[in-house]
Amino acid sequence: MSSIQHTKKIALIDCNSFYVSCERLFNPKIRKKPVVVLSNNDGCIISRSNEAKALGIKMGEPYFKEKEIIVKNDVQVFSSNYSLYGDISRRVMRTLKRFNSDIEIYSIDEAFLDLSNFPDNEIEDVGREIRSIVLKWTGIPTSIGIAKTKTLSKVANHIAKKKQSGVVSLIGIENIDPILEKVEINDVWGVGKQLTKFYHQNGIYNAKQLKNKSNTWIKKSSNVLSSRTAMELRGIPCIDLETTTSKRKSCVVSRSFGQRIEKYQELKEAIAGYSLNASEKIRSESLVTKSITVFVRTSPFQNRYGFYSNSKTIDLPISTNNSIEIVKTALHALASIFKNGYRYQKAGIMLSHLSESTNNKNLFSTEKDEKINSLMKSIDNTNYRYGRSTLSLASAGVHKKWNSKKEYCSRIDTADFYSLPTIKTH
DNA sequence: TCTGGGGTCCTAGGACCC
DNA sequence: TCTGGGGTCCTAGGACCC
Repeated sequence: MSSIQHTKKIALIDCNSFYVSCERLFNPKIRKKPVVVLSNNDGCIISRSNEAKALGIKMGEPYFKEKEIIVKNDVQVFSSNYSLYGDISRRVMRTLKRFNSDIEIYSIDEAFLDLSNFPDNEIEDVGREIRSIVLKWTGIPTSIGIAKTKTLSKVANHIAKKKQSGVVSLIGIENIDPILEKVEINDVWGVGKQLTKFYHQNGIYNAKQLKNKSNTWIKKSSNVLSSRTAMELRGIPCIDLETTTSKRKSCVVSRSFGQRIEKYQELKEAIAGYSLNASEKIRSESLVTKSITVFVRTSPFQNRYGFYSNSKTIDLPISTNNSIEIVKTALHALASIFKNGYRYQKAGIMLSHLSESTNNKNLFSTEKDEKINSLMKSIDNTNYRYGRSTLSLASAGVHKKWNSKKEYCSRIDTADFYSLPTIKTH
């Protein structure tokens, strides 16, 4: 038997307080201060620095509910700046790829990395190396968990978040039960609110208890996903690393309005605008849609004006990514669900049954279609070069007083990205 | 009076994730 | 006054077929 072990090893790299960390890159003055980043429309708190967490500010909480603590403690507040976070994210992911191209980018601030090629007894050092390189090259602090399965690497990551070193490996530990016993069931990846409730009713409060439940019981009383989670806790990989970027299956564009909308005309403008964005998105990925859903709703939190929520799906005879056709269909759908007398809070469009565009030609293509396609292409090119929505359609409106609120935007242009400072830690 | 059984496909809604 | 946005997958149940 060789002394060098090469068991399956999956790392989960997770950026610490990612959006806050991005804002801090450009603003050294807020490095040690409590900071929060707000969701679209300045609605909820979606990223908190450790200092903000220590003040008791909760994740996902509406901003206005925490305002008192925020003002009292001089917490720095930022509206979200997604183009900035996207750019930093790509930088982090590019850095991670140097360690192994077998990477699954799981979200804007998280990635699974296959580290099976490194020897078992060196794996924690490898983790520390990754952490320090990412910090040095991008300025973003991370936490890293390493284990035999994705679910266990999530567990390890959960523990790493509380450690100074930021790296935790479960590789080579004979019995991880004492560790799993300290992990609450609701902190296990794949266990949400409903499953937590169900497990509690059945006397399961921590990861060890779930691990030791029989698979047949879990499958019978829950579903296959839950039994997969349990298997993974036992160290048996059931959830593969998805290293190839598969084409998406749907595309949603939706927003809450800066102020409530009552007029049909304004709702039409909003939907037309979202339709244009969604069309452009799927065109950029060479996809076409077969099905268009429009939804509108009033606020679910204020019932004194009456609650209304509805959606309408229209299937297209032939898949398309043509803005004009998509806008037209979406407005048609909107007409069938719009009701007078409500204060609308949110609306959106979903394109589903996406498939790869076959150069947009089909049996029924006409010369006119060809012309429209080249028109779409030139719209996309212009918008790409001169900024989003330079060229638009008249129906998308020009005033947009319903646009999202964004009071605290750091206004860092993505062009600044290229002047990003290099952070030296040594 | 008594009204089968088994299969497939599709969809809406729910649960989960970040 | 003020409560985000964008995804995936699974399942139950209905429609339909023979």
